[in-house]
Amino acid sequence: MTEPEPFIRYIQRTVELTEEELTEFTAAFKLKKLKKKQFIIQPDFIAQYRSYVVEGALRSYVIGQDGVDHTINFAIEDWWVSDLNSYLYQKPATMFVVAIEDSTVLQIEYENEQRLKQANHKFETFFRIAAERTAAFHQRRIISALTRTAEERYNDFLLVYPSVAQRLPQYAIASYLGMTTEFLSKIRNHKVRKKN
Amino acid sequence: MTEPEPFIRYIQRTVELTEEELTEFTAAFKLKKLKKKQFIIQPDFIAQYRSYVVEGALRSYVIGQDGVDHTINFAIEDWWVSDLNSYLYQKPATMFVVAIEDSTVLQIEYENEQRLKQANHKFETFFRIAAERTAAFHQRRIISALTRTAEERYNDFLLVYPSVAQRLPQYAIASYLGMTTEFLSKIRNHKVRKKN
DNA sequence: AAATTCGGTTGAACTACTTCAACTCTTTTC
DNA sequence: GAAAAGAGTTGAAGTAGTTCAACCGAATTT
Repeated sequence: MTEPEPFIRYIQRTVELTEEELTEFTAAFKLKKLKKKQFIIQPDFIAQYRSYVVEGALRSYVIGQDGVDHTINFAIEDWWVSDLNSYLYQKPATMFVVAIEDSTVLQIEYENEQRLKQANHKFETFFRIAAERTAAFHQRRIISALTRTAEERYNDFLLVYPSVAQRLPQYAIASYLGMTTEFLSKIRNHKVRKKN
Repeated sequence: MTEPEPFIRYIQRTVELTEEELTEFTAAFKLKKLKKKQFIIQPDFIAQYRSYVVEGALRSYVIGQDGVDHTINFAIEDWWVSDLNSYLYQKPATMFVVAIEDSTVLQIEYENEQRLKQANHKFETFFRIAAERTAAFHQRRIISALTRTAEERYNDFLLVYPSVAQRLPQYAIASYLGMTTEFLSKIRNHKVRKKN
C-alpha cells in the first residue's frame, strides 16, 4: 500500500496501534484504481475483498425477480463496501458492486483479513468495531424503513448524509430509500398531492 | 451463572475455549427470569445489557410518530436481543424490549463485556463474530424489505423461521415484516384480491 | 362467572406509491 | 458532431397495502 493519509486516520480513530503494527496492518491492503462503471463484485462470484474507499463513490445493488434494481448501499470516501454475506461467509454473492465515479479503493483479501485477526488482538478489535458499526447502521436503516414515509425517509437522508445526497444520481438514492425515481422526483419538486 | 447447556454449546460453536476460559466467560453472565410482559429495555434509558435467550421469547419494537408499534426484532431460544445502538454506544434507547412469554435470559453488562474483550483475544473474537452475524442478518432483511412484496416477505419468513412463526403473535410478525395485522390476516386467509 | 381486554378476521373505502408513456436535457459513443 | 443512451420530470391511471369499523372467540381480570 502507498498509505493514504485518510485510511491511517480511520484506523487510528478505531484502535491504537504502534508504528510497527500500523505498517503490518496497512501492508495487507492493496490500492486499486477503478474506472466509472467498473464492477468489483458480481452475483454468483465469491466476494474476495472488503474495500475501503479512498476516493470516489461506489454502489451496491441487487436485481429483484421483477428485474428492478435496488440499491443496498453506497460508499464514498472513508466508507467500506462489500457484499457482506458473500465476503464473511465466502459464498456466492447476490449483489453487484460498481464504481459510479472513477474511484480508488484499498482492498483486503479474505484470507489476509483472517490472518490479521489471528495475529494480533488489536486487529481483531478493529474488525469487531467495524462489524458493530455496520450492524448498528443497518439497525437504524431498518427502523427508518419500517416507521417513516417515503418523504420522511428522503428528508432524514438529506439531514444525515448531505454530502452523499449531492453526489449520487437520484435513481440510486430513490432505490436506496425504497421508492421509484419518479416518486422521488415528485417529492423533490413538491409535486406530491396529499389528502390532508 | 448456573451454566445452561445450550449457552455453552452456543459459545463452543463460535470460538474454541479451554475449560478455564469457558468458566471465566460464562461467569460474566447473570441468569434472569422474566415474566410475560416484563420489559428489559425502555426508551430514554441506556441499555445496560445484552441478553442471550435461554428460554422463552422476546420482542423489540419502536413506536413511530403516529403512535404505531413496529417490531424491530424478536428473539427465541439461542438468540440475542438488545437495543444495539443504545447498548454499543451507551446512549439512550429508542426501543422497547419485552418478554412475550415467561422467559429466562443470560445477561452481560456493558462494562463486563468490555473487560472480557480486553482480557482475552478469543473473547474479542466471540463478539466480533456475533457482530458480523448481526450485520449479515440485517443485510438480508434490508434486501428482503426492498425487493419483495408483503406476501413474498411472509412466505420467506415462514420458510426461514418456521418455529418462530408458530410461536409469535401475528401482530408481531406483521409489524416485523412491515405490514398491518389486517393485511397479514388477509394474506394468510388468501383474501388478497390481485389484479392479475 | 361476568366483564373486559386482547388477538385476529372481514369488507368497504381510501391513499401512498407505482406504472406507463411521453418529453427534455445532458452525457457518452462512434 | 450527429446519434444514441442515460438521467430526470410530469401527468394520468392503476394497485398494493392501509384505515376504519364492526364483529368473534379466547384469555385475563375482577
